[in-house]
Amino acid sequence: MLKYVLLGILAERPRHGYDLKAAVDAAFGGTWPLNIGQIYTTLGRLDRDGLVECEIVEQEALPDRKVYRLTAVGRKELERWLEEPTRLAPPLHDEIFVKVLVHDLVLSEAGPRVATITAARHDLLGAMRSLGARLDAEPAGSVTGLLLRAAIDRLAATADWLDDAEAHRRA
Amino acid sequence: MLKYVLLGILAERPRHGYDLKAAVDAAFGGTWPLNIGQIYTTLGRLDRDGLVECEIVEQEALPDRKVYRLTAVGRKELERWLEEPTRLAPPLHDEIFVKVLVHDLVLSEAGPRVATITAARHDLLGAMRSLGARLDAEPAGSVTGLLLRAAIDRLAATADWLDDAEAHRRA
DNA sequence: CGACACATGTAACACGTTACATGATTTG
DNA sequence: CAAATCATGTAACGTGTTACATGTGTCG
Repeated sequence: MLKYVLLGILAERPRHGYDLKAAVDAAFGGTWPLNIGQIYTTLGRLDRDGLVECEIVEQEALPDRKVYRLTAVGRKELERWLEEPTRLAPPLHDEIFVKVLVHDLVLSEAGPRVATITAARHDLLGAMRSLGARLDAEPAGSVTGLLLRAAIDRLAATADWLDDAEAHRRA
Repeated sequence: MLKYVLLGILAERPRHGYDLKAAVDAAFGGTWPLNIGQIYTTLGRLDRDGLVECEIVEQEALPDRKVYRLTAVGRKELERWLEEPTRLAPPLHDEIFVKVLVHDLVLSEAGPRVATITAARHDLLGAMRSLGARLDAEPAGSVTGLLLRAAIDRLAATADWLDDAEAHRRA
């Protein structure tokens, strides 16, 4: 997945790893927590597969940069992915959903003892506020803003669902 | 993740691989598309790590079953996971979100040519109907039903978001 | 006879993720 | 002086995912 994000960013213009990280952060509004190391591993795999190529740009003092750009193959692969039909309805792999469900499975034999799950619910408010702040900082009409709104809506939906789950548990 | 699902199901009672697959399908209402092979690989890793152990049950004619059960370590690990605080606000890794965003990045240089993305939108209706049918078949008040409702709501939210994205694109 | 349920697995790879290693420059 | 920013990477591991191989029993 990150693979295509990098290809997409590189389609705009060549960049080096450190720079790519900043671009990803900007594009996703900080929504995608990303260890810089992962950029380099992914970039290495893209290079290995011939989707990108790099040129070393020397700098005085600071370490050399390796500036990556798309190859023809890489551009083609990006196009292919963009036009490929997307699997909607991806499974609900979010840890919280799975945890509530598994919790229910285990409960049937272990007796009530929940609460720890919904304890974290408090964090939701904080997360929503911080995303809201980021959204405010975003220029109106940017796709990043669109994404931030989706993230916020999803958090709200998750909160509602946790309420349902809590109600269900009490029943 | 699947790891904990299996541990959760095995907490109820011992089962063999084929049976586990059926249990996962039931618990997730078919929401988690699962290759049977993955059950066996995961089970193998759990066994390797001492979280489960198995006993071979011979059968006449049909191949022998390997019935797995939780070990004490496995039960402890399951408890630990259930009580561990859950990371809410997982990143929006859904392919469709990423694709729309990347599409926008590429557009800025390649000119308009979208539509393929939203083409798949039609499938949403089908998916929602099929999930709805599954939900109807589910006994009221089951956690699986709760999960199915979440899945449906998420699909609806995605559909709305795609409308927003389409509107944004035209703007 | 063909399809499907039953039942098991392996090999191979892709991808995510992190902990670690290295080192210079700038800024408070 | 300490911390942050700039800049690169590797080793290792966990997990997801699939394609393939193997074979019997049952039902239409």
